[in-house]
Amino acid sequence: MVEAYVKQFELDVLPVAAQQELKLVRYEPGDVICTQGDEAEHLRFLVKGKIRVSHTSATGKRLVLSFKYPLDLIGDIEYIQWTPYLNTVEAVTEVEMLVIRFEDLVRHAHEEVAWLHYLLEEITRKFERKSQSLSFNLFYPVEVRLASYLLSMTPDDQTLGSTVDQLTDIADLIGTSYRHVNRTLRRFVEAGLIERNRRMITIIDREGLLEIVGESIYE
Amino acid sequence: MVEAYVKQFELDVLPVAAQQELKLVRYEPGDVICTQGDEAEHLRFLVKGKIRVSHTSATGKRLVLSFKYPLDLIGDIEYIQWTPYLNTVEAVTEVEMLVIRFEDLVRHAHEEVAWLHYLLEEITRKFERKSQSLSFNLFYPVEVRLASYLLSMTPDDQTLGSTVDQLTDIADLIGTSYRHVNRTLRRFVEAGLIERNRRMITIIDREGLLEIVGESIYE
DNA sequence: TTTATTTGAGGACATCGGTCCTTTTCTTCT
DNA sequence: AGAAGAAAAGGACCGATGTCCTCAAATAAA
Repeated sequence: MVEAYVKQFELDVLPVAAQQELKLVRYEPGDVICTQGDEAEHLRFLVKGKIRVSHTSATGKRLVLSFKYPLDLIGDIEYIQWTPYLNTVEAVTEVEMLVIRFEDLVRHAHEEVAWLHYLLEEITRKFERKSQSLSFNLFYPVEVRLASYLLSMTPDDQTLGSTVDQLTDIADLIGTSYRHVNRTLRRFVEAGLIERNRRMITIIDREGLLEIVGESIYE
Repeated sequence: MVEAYVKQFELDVLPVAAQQELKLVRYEPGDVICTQGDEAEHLRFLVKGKIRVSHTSATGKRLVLSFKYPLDLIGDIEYIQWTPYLNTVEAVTEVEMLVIRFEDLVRHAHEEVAWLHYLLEEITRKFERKSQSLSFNLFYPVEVRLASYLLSMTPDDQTLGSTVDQLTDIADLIGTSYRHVNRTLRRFVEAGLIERNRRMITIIDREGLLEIVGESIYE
């Protein structure tokens, strides 16, 4: 199982000795994978499922930083800096991760140029995406952020869930309140861009949504 | 000159061959050091002076990401990813930088474990600070951000400049408008926290400002 | 000194978006 | 079915903040 994933995601940048330390761990929806503030001891490779990364401020406000899919690293920053977890990570769907202890990583991969390059690339990629998504929240109003979110989350099917919990996640992700997400969705309905029933949101006018996103880009 | 800086900032993580390629470059206040969107070809070490890093969105809104002081790297992300500059960097004061071409870096340092570790640490450090400052803007209102800024910019002396340009910089940094910075400063004056004349802001009640900032610490 | 020009402060107004709370709708239990 | 409870939506209100614009102050020019 581990080997299959290693092959699938080209994790052979890890020296073989380190590969042998990888353990496959499974999580159920809702499981907390790691907790902000806890001491970090493992590097994890997300190889299956969907996770939510969030951060809670000193005043208790939660910001959902991102949803992530394979392949993604958790604990890489903490590995380099040897600091406590910056964020809390939870399983959204059933999740599988390859896990390796920092100690083993140091022992087997500390001097591995290929591995270091891999880390550098992953971290800078993360860096770019993060700063982009955070500044997106500063640059554009909720309407645009939400439209953008809807589009990005429905590449194939045209629907997505809309329970309170899910809408609250979206709200925390785009940096606003549940109330305001609801209000904005309502406007989208009135504008004929989406349809809603009690449990689903259905996109019916992608072009229209694109226009909302695009308008403010070129304005 | 170059050697002195290399020594001062412990840049000997760079292999000697690479060190010899370093050139010292000087900039005057206002000079543009690199421009968002331009192809990146050099890694720069800020060794003297103060620079401003800013990003302009598609709609033309500017966000000042940070002010930086020695030692700091410019072009590190771009070096790893070989992508155009993400941000525009300008000299605020007189500035000196050590500059090396990416090509030379690849040639002399690509396999250097010490150098790669150094890069990893610098980039993760950057990562942390950036995501902290960006989420700070999302978590707290302008009042808090501005108070925090005032405190962090006046560790020694109790004054700072307040020309329109400077206040606009602050506004772009904390993610608001010049108008609102002005309004908020006015409230601070009314609350007896600061004093203003046409060109300077003077802190007169650090404790009071600290109270506004509360638990949220900036930088 | 007077006038023109630049620079900065602040008023007016509109909108965005947050909080609180009520109403509506759906679900579940008896 | 009817009642009770849970989940979701939406109304009311208000503070935060952006935009536009005017007026005052300072500076430069004549």
